[in-house]
Amino acid sequence: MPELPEIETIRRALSPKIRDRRLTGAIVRHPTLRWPIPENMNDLVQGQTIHAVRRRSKYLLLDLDEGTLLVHLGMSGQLRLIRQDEPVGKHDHIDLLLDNGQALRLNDSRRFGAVLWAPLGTDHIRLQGLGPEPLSGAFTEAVLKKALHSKSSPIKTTIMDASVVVGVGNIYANEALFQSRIHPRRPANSLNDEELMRLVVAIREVLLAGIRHGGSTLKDFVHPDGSSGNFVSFMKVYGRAGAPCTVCGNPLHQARLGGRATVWCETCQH
DNA sequence: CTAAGGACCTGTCGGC
DNA sequence: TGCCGACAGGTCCTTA
Repeated sequence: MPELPEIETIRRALSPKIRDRRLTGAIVRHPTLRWPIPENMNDLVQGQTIHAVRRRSKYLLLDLDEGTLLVHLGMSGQLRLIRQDEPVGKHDHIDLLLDNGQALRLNDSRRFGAVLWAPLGTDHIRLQGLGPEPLSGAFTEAVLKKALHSKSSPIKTTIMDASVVVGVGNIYANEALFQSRIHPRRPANSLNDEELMRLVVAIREVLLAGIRHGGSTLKDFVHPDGSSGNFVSFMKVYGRAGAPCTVCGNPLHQARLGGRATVWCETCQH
């Protein structure tokens, strides 16, 4: 489900509501997510204050007194801020209990998500080796050029590689390539400087548009308060195979690239 | 080393 | 209505 804009949307909604709150414990109902939730999660978080809610790549990071809690939503994860006495539903795997009677509840049907712990002063292994944040000054055409120069795989699979740039999932990869008029099958190291520049700008713009519209609600993305985003109505190619290109009117093509649905305009993208 | 493919897991949808 | 395969927004790991 969630790509960078969805996680960022959740972070912004959650931060003012849980920052400076104290955690009173955790209820783990189903510890076997992508990686096991640490068994002592309740003891681990008990009594610690949430000092900041950050994001790195698609991880939501809760900075506590003694370390950082990492939350990843995988494909189908939902994080809801609810009352602790709210009835427990199917796939409600963990509650982080707050000192005001609320809980941060993770629901994840496919269990590709994760809840991990990094003690203060350590960098969790899952956060090591990540590429630049696309919305930061660290993501430039020079940096991208360097990352791509030895890669002959298709540009689409390459920009979805978190060691090149983080946060670009399947929807936004399709949209960014359409906006920059670059064909998804182009070998990554065949892009010239002007195309690299267009791609950097396009990645930034589609992600910012996603954030501006509250993320994309395709199936199961919901905000922590249960409301949904509406970026989906702004998508130009994803989910529109066979429909007319918004620029030239020719039908959009679809194929699988690296196992993922890829949609593009054969006329506009080269 | 790179690139491609399978694996993880559940839910939903379309076809028969 | 039921069954079956394909597919779903993410990553990691193995294989070639």
